[in-house]
Amino acid sequence: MSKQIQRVTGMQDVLPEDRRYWDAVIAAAERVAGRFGFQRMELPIIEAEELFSRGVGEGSDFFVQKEMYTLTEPDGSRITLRPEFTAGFMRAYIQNGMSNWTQPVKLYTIGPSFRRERPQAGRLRQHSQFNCEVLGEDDPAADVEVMMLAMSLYRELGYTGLTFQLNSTGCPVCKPVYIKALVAYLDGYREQLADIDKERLSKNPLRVLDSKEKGMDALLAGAPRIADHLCDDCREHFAEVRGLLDELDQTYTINFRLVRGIDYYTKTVFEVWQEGIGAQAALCGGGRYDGLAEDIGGPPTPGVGFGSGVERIVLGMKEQGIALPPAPPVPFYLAHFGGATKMAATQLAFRLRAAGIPARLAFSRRGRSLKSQMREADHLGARYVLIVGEDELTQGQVTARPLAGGEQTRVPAGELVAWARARLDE
RNA sequence: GCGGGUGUGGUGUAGGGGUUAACACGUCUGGUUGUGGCCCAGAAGAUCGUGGGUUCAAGUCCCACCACUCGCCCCA
Repeated sequence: MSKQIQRVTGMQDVLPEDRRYWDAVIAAAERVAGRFGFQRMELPIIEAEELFSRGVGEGSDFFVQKEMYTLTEPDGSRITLRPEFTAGFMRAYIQNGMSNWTQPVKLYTIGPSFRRERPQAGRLRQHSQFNCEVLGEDDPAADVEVMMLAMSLYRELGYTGLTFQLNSTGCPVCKPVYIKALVAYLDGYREQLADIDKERLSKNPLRVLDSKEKGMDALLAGAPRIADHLCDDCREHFAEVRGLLDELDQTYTINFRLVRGIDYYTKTVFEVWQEGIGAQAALCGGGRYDGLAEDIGGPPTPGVGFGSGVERIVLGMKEQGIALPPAPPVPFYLAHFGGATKMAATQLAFRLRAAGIPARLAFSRRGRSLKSQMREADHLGARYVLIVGEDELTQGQVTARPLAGGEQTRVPAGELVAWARARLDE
């Protein structure tokens, strides 16, 4: 037991039963993204460490060292398992000269990313994410498009009762001014702050806004709000985003405590929340990052997007009691008695498969009772058991027994494929 | 990195110092010659997370470690 090799901490096996949820999520994501005119692409799972360490800016070195999977190559270069997608998209946009394409470029991808943190509900070290980005566009309509894409996905999957959290995080012009005002306010209450919040106050003041310490709700209710400190450009942008959402009848909650600590985030930030999937209620998080391209050594390029974890969407679906379409049944099960009948059954199974018809063949080295084969077929949920016995063999036939009930019939072996195809869409 | 909870067949549990570790579900086989589900009978499957300690005796008590889990930190 103890010597068995076990799953690495924070990794997950997704068993077939659960994987069906993934199918549903991924299929819906592709449908919706396609409908919105986004194209799928693949990004490498490994990128240069600098892509992430530079991209996240200073003041965030802590998690860069502690929470990324980074390896050193023999030549000394350092490579990292991607902890997010946005930086990779921006890198790809720049490197592939996408700024010369018709703008904006609308892309999405689905795949794994990695973070070395203590696992908890809906937060594993490897998780899969659906990620959409609009690159090369600063129109607030792009922000809204991305938001509506996320909401459309959840609606399509059958979600109800989600709350849409919206805020603006300002830009390099107005954000620093706001931070000053916030710090000035919080300084006045320094003695009331928990140790952790005092630390945040000096390291990354915006984070105090989403403090979970008790008493903070009341204290922060009186704090200065970013919305009152936005520069003209950001204020107009935010107003247009809200106006478009109103126009679309998309309800939202302005959440002045919704923040992004990283510098390259500008203007729009949003999350979609759902109760009951653990401490992390966010189904997706996104926003605008007009400063990112320059951070990673590219020309100024606006962008907006969001990421949504597949595992968390699945958790949420279960939480909401969203049912999946039933698993596809095994339509045909080939039973036999060994020897020549096994040869014939094998032959028929492959003939069915070659014709695109799913068929399951009974296995056994020494021959098995029909009973046990029937039982297996039943457990598999097979619709028909096709019995190939001595009798059938000599007459060039197959016995077709419907498991759901009904008469058992004989089918000439030569007509089996046509017969099976006809049963398939009953 | 920090804190809480939990570790007994595949799954869910019982057993709280006394020797063959129990039950349910699941799996497999059989219930006459070639027919599933229900029922019946039987079988396989657990060194009780690991290591140490206390004791004549340890799933049972003690310690440590590990894993899982929930949360904190952090959140790209």
